[in-house]
Amino acid sequence: MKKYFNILRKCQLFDGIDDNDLFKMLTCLGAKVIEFDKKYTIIAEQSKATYLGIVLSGSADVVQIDYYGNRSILSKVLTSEIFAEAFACAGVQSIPISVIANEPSEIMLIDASHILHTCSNNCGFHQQLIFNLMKILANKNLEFYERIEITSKRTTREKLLTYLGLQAKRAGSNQFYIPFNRQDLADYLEVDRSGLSAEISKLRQEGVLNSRKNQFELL
Amino acid sequence: MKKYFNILRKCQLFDGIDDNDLFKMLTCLGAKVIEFDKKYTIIAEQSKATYLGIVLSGSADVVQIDYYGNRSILSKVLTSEIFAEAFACAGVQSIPISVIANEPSEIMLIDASHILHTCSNNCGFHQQLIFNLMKILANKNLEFYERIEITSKRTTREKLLTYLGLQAKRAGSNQFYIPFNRQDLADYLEVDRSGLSAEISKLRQEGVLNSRKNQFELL
DNA sequence: GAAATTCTGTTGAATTTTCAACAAAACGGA
DNA sequence: TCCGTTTTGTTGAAAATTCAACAGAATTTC
Repeated sequence: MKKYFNILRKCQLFDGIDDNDLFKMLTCLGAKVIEFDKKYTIIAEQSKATYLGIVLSGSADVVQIDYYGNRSILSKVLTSEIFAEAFACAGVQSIPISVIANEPSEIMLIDASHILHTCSNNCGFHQQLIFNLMKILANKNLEFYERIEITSKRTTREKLLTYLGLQAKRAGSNQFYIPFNRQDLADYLEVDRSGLSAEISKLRQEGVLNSRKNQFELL
Repeated sequence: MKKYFNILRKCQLFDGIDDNDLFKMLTCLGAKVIEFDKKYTIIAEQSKATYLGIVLSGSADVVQIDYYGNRSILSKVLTSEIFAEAFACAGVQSIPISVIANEPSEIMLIDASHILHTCSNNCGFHQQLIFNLMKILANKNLEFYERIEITSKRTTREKLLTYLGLQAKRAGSNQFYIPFNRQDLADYLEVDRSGLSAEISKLRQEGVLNSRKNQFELL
């Protein structure tokens, strides 16, 4: 477990918890680590909302697939980030999304009820974890507002430019990398992949941007 | 303040707080009540994220308007529900949405920092409020997942049917009222109003649904 | 109760997206 | 390095959306 401490220290869930307590806490929480290969399902749609997950290495996608087979990427989860906490905290019966490993990944799973309910050992860290969860959930909410700002645009061009604008702002530079390939970006923006490729080409011709693979530059 | 107690008891933020403590608590939190007429701005975009709000009477819309003037309705806030808590809890500099009164409404505003930080009076209720906020934020996250499930559909018809299906499920009946007029529904589904009207007419002709104003029946 | 305002449904044209199919490029494994 | 697989870009046709304009219905205001 100790080999993950450098990652866990960066995880917002453990803000304000000092290293000495972390190991004890993980034991008390019954945290377990599982490895997933690329494309493997970490959390399956319609399963029970028991666990929240932390990405120790690799990355994962939170996706939704409707009955026509159309895929939406709801969010990307990178190393040291947490996922599925909303379902576990809200105590839903059936999870409406899937979480899929994006590459070979090590995932820590924690039974959320162990965090939310005081344990018999009377550990003192529950309050801190609940406060951290509250912060994390508030920030996830903000991510959704951002995503809606993007996907509420009516054209592929507008969605793309809104997305790229936000990424540039985040990177603090007109040159930046995005964490998506074309199909994934299309599934995030809720548009057709081929139309997206065409739009990127057009914007390049118009001199609005440069791009090479997943590197973009706004001009 | 006491006249609002029946509403406040229904507000999730005060779950587990007993009536005797509620009044004291509201004073300690510096809660204030303000009335807003229809269409008045309760929280303005780009303002500082200081307050969270509770609807004591009436209702409000959380909206986003882009530089083309296109309006999105992100969510509807009904009596006894809470809004803007994510921005206050996450401590953002500038709020990316506006909250607009949908009818004459009484709104309670609470400075979120008074909830998140223990006060000098050393009140014992902060932990409970933070736990409640965590629950509320988790549930708001679920609402977003639902909204994305709806708006990720590519056609007006699919968006509408997905939305109506969820409403029917929620109502536990094929007959139900929706809280939107046509324009508002279009702004929630992210589609064109006239196209939405046309689609509803077509579905009625096809025998898929009945509707009269904001009452719908799925057949 | 009349007038003014708001809301809803309809229509056709212009724009845009989706879909399917294919070829070129990039990537990964043996 | 070669081969098979995956990813990306292109294209044209079909389908759907948006936009603008208008008329009738419903609602509000005075």
